[in-house]
Amino acid sequence: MTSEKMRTRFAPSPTGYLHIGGARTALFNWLYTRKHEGTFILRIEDTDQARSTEESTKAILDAMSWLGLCWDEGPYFQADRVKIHQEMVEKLIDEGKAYYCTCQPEELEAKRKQALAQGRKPKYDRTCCERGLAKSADSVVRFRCPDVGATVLRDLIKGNISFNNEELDDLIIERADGYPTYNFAVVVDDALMGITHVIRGDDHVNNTPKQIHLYEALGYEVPLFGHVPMILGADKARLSKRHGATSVMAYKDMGYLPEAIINYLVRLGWSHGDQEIFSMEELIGMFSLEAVGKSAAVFNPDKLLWLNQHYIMSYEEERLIETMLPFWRERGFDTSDHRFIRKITADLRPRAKTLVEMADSGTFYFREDVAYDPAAAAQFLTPEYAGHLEAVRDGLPGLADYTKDGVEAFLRALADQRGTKLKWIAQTLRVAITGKTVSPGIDEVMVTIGKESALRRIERAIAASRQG
RNA sequence: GGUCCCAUCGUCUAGUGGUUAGGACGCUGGCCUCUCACGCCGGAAGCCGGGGUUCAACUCCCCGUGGGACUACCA
Repeated sequence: MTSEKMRTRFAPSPTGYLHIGGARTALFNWLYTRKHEGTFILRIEDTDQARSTEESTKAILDAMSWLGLCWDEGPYFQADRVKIHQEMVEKLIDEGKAYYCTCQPEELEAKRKQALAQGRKPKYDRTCCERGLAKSADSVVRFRCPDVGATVLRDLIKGNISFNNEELDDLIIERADGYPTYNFAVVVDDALMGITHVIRGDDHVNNTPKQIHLYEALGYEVPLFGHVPMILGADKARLSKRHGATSVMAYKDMGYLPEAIINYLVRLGWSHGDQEIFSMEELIGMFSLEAVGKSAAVFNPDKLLWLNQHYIMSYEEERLIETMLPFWRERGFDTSDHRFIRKITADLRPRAKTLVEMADSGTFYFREDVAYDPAAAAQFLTPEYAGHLEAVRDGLPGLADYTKDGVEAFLRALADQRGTKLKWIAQTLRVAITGKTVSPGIDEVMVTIGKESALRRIERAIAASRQG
């Protein structure tokens, strides 16, 4: 087992977008496989014909790609493999390891309720087990699951887990419509695709003993399992829509960087001493299932935000500019002047937690007729401060060194000259130029927009100030 | 109900019998400062409870309690 090449898989069902929890499972699979130079397979589990959609498949693929979780094989579609599944079902029937069952869902449900009410186990009573039924229109196939002894799952993350086989059920492996059920299809496909390590959410732990029996009944080698803990919402309930965005692509739209998502997700359940920031390369080198914790983790949006801010600040410049373009464009701004965009990005990036925040806070760069924030205007665009603006207007044209340092020196000198502090002139200018009391350093802003634009904005603000 | 899993600051976690229980997010006091953010310095905040085992338990065992998962012709 150790000498042969590792093969892993991520097997989402296309019944919705790729959510945070699935993304982490995929990430752990991916990292583990990269680290051990194995093969990572993507398989779409679409045997539920009623709920699976092509849009979902596409959405999942897009999200995987955006996160950089490339797959080496696939995507395979489980629904394309039903013939194989059916052959395997027949094989089990021929060998007496499975049987046809004609119990109707309604009666099964009634028995289940009754058993529960009487405090008994709601497991199938094997009504059809020895009847030797043949295939019929509404028959399903059940696996004759061992009901004595115990099954031990040697989990790579959780350790050894033992199950009494009497707890197990004669599960349905083929539905009336001829499609295999999850527990059967997953075993057949994992076995036939040569999966050596099954890394998945721990909501599958209780399915695993049944699957182990299926592997054995089919004559397959049982793979290694690693069950990763769930991700919970703030109320400790399984993460869902009501906890906010759970779709990976929703985070893209909200201005998050894939590196931040990856970094956040990997630290949810996995750790490497005190280290918080990891590059993909580091992760591939350091990742191990042994270091994955056993307990569920609560999703913390604030920490994700912090990481996003970190990656915005440390991103390679051109890459950040490129990533920002859609956000500017969707706001209708002209991004053709690359030098201008680059300066704006440099001004804004140290103070944005998301790309959306960056775009929203930088609208003033693109329009000179900024809307004045009422409170800001009330305080600074007044006759009292208009003198500062007029002094800047009068002095600025003669300023030869129109750079950040040059402008700052100019403003400081002006403050001295006028017997005031720089902060009063700077804040007045900030409101005049950006319309707000919060912005990047006013010297940086003035350099970025250029002297002419700055003068026009100041002139406009003076007019507003003199009006009262 | 049954089965299985889990349990260190609010949250993510380090810790593997002897530590002043460490880090991070968030919160918070201060510094820096043209605003904001960054950065720097400091603070509050934790071993679920009870029994054992041991010279010594956050750490090992048992029992509670709490949380989660599964118990489908979903995956």
